Amino acid sequence: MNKTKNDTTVSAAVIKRLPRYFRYLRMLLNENKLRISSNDLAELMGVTASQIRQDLNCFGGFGQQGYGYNVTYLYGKISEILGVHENYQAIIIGAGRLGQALAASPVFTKRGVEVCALFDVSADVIGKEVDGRPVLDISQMKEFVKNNAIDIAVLTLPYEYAENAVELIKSLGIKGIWNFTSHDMDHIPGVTVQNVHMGDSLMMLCYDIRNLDNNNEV
Amino acid sequence: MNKTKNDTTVSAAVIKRLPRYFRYLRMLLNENKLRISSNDLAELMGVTASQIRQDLNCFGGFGQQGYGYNVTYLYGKISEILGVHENYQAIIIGAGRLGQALAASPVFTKRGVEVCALFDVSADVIGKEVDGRPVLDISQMKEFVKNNAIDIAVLTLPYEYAENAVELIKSLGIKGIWNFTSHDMDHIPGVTVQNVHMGDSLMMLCYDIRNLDNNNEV
DNA sequence: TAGATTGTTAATCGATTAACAATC
DNA sequence: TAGATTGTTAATCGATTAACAATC
Repeated sequence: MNKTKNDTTVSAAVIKRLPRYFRYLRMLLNENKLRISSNDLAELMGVTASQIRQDLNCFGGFGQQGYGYNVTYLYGKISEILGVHENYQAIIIGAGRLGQALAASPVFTKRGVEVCALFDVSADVIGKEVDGRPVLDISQMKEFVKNNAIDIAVLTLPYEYAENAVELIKSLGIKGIWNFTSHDMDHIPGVTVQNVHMGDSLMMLCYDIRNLDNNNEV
Repeated sequence: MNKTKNDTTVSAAVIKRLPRYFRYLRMLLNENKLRISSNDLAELMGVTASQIRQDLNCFGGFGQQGYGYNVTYLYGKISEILGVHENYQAIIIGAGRLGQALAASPVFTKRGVEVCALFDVSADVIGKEVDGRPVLDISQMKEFVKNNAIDIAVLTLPYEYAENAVELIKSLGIKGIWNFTSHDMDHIPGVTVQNVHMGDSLMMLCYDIRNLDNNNEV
């Protein structure tokens, strides 16, 4: 997996940095900056130019000696690597506040992912629309997924109910799970998972604040 | 910063893993498992026992030779390191869908952080309550923060409006920003920031799905 | 051409893992 | 005591940085 131009594996450390490059390149495009050197990009992002050149070279020679990088081209390449143009289709399982917030947020469209529908068990939300997407009964999910070639399931339901959802997801051939439940989901055969633990980020913030305090006290 | 028992710095790599230990230890407590060896915990978490022992030893000898780790004790220690018992007070700036979703989620209470209020500019939400917390007019923020010793500001507003909020935050002595806007906020003097980029996680999911595809095709 | 900046190799640094003595 | 398992040192591995030749 993760082949480069030379058919060697790209490390997870590099992959993890790609979305950040994607964001900064998009920003540059918005500012009509069409050319950038690894040095300038490094300063902008707070990393070393060496790292940027190394990272990009895992996938190919995207720059040009003496010139730097063409932002449009580079943005396109990184988008491609990250699958932005693959037009993945997603459903959201759990139409509570978080599920609805995600459905209405630009997080999907910005990355070329389309949210087709939300699913829930509660009569309170079934039949509603969220930002133009229908909220359907979970019992309709099987047929919906078959008819709509769904690639991604977003789990925004309490983790107690997630197990059933995962079984369904596996059986329907959905390829990726974006997991917002509070429990890690790893090693599901045939399905790739990204666990989002917002709480972890909050705890690191608390750690930093506490550390700030300690330093000030000393 | 980040001192150990020996007054040496703890690496960011270790700190980043602490919240995950916290989660797994809480899980063990819920299952009434009161004792665990580094080996068993390693298997549970999918890491090496060596790493666990090294990580924990950055902060002190939390285990006992021949016995392992007392889960209650270890959970308490890690909670302490992460500032769970510091009773930090938070406000949420931006009472849209995401702000409301966070206010109503257990992500704060599980980590001992209290959400005091939400702030917004829209008359549609000002005056409402979300899970018992008032939604106030942003113009009231200054006084509210002074009266309530707020430690953390959660930014769930469009990033175009975030700059003003950050100025206010700095001037009011708030120590930490939990940033959900789509732009990194770094190097704010006197304030520590955690940037949450959910989109980055979605992109890595897309990358993995695409890679899964490629492998299957070969 | 001369200047700039990449692509890439080599050197350094840090993080992870293995091993084992200490000790409960 | 014997067995188990930590705390900790030493060895390995990988990631980052520095340097520079290639080249636009």
